[in-house]
Amino acid sequence: MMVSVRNTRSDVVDAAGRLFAERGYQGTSMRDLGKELGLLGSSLYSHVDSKQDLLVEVVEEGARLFEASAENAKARQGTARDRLAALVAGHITVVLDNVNVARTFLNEARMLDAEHRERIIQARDHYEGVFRSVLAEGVRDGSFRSDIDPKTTSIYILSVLNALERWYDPTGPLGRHEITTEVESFVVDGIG
Amino acid sequence: MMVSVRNTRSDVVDAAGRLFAERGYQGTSMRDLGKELGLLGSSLYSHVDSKQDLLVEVVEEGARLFEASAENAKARQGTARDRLAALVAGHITVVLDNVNVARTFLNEARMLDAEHRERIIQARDHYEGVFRSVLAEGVRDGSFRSDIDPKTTSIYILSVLNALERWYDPTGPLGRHEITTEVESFVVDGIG
DNA sequence: TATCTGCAAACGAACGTTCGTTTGCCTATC
DNA sequence: GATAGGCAAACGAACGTTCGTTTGCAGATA
Repeated sequence: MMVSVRNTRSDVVDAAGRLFAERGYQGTSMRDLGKELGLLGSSLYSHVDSKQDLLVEVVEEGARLFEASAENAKARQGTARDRLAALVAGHITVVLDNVNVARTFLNEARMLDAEHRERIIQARDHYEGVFRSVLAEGVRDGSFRSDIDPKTTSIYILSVLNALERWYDPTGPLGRHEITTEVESFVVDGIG
Repeated sequence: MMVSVRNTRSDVVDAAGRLFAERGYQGTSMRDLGKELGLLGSSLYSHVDSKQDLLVEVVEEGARLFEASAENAKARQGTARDRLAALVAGHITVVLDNVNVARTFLNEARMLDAEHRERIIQARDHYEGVFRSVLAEGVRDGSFRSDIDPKTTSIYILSVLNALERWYDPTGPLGRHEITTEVESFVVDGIG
């Protein structure tokens, strides 16, 4: 039988995330987005006030997901090294379970108007701050080498994690668990 | 005295790289680009056949720069470790000396039409292949740990290098030499 | 049960604006 | 006097958005 021909606001936001991730915010027209849902572009305004609103909604969902993952990792018992492992695993889970939202969060946030963009930058800084403080803690408790700089190192780690979205193929031979432990090993042990 | 009020084709390509890097290809209009040079948008067509042409030119220059750097590193004497260091240093030099071209190459290449995009993807694959073979060589000669996977490891290293453009501040306290050795140390020695 | 009311979803046409691009002309420079 | 660079005006298409209207279902009323 036929189910739910009508679209809900959340359907629109989902489709927006998908198209923003694939073609970029500026590369997606309201008519494109309508077509994706079997609608006219104008019909979207029954669900949403503006195109910008859709971007805000998708990007802020991304921010919430990463933030939740960081809070979860912070609460983890054990050494700093365990908490770093939780941060890495959590980040990978967020990206792989929400590719479109994560992609849009990472690549399209700069298209936000100044006000919302500022908020997202703060959220990102806070998220990075969690990595930094776990690294600093690890230097103190001997989990990590004492000559690393938590500030730049957190950027390096996030660089590897954020790039996942650009190359990782979920249908490929590399499973979630493998990639997670491999990234952890690269970060912690290096290659030499 | 007044020098060269007239604009050359290369001026147009340079300005295009600047704006494509700042606002993205789709976020840059021919009128924007004209204004950047003190021209009308339509006047650009005295120098160029289409907007797409400008993107092709900028992106392909980026490809050439990275390719040249890789060739240079490959010819380097010494161990695989030395060649990896040369790859890293070369990449950083290319990015910092040609921020706009590198940014456009990294972020806007997907806006190319299918044909040109294919060529760029091949160039990227070839460039990554150089990293991969140096890593494989280093595994054989004992420069690097024997349990690393050259394929994914080359991606991790390039992830860190390509992200530089997003956060590195050339006016900040971190100089070229410092950042280069720091990245090498992160990659080779890890943090733990 | 049959009818009425209200509302959210979608339509289709049009708005004003911006887009990439074309055209024809003017004016320096060689 | 040829040529190249630039201007001014215009092109058709696409953009985000608004508008008045239609549709189909849900719940209340009779």
